Amino acid sequence: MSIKKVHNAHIRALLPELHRSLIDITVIMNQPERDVELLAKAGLSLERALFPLLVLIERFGPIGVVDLAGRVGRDYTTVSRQVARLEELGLVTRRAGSTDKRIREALVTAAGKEATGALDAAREEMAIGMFADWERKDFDDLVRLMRKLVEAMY
Amino acid sequence: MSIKKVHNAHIRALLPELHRSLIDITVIMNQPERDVELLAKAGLSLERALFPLLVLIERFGPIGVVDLAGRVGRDYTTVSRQVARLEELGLVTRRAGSTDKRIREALVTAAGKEATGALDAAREEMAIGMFADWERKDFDDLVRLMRKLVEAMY
DNA sequence: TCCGGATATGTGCATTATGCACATAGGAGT
DNA sequence: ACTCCTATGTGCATAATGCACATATCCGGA
Repeated sequence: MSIKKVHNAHIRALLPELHRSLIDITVIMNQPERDVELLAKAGLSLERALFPLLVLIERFGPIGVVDLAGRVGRDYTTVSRQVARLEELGLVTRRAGSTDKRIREALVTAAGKEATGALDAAREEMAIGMFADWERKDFDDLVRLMRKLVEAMY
Repeated sequence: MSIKKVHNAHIRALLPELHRSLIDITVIMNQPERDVELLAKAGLSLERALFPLLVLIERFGPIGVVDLAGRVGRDYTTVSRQVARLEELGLVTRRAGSTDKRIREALVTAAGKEATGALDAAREEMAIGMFADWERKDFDDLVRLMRKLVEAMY
């Protein structure tokens, strides 16, 4: 079985479709309604702007302000204020960076973890339904190729 | 070759990784720096909030305000204002809906298409480099499975 | 056919979010 | 030690936002 590399023309031909899928995923991931609802059920009402930040801190934390700002596409001063707000709410805590004293790394507290945990549980339930009739190979390939794509994009 | 469906336990096991990839992609797609730079090169400076909207209108247009608002996770009144701004700038135009006179569908103008076209060209160049050493099968599977994923999520 | 409720859009207004200018403190290289 | 770069925070003015309200259209049931 020979290994065939993908040609430029082929990439060009399929890129619009791939890009559309990326946009679609961004749209879905940027929609807060369901997640806000789940948080409300847990007695948590989070300001619109703070929500994505909590998710990112849980995912990428411990993380400094400038790094985090780069990931949400906001000025770092805005993000600094937002993290401070999350800290007030007890959802994240901050500590000095391990190698650089200027850095104030944010990481989720137990309360923050609980909030994102509720979202995780809901996502899991949804995923079970969603992938129920997928072939195992397709699912595994999706996971593998998505990771490969992300690594190629960074 | 028997067709094996994916089991719940397997979905649960791989879901965190898949979710991480989804977050990573959202982060990358939400980063405006490179795109803003490209637009600037084309003599276009677009307000921060308007940019994602232009991309979505190009992708999903013709599209009404409420539908569009749902896709960006904003109040429809905000989006109505933003679309009005894009119209002032000549990047989109609006027309009455074909079946519903209440609807004001937005679609990109030639100027708007030109702007997004510059982004498309840059993306293409980047994609060629990115996928250069991918196997053709992997690339094709990625495109197919991403589309399949999006359809499952909607 | 008519009416009431639902839905699409737009405007005013107060609040929230944001980025820029500036400041302080720490890091790294010469 | 000095200089330049980088991380974070604060003040302030501006931009973006959502809610309350209004008008117009659509649709289903009586």
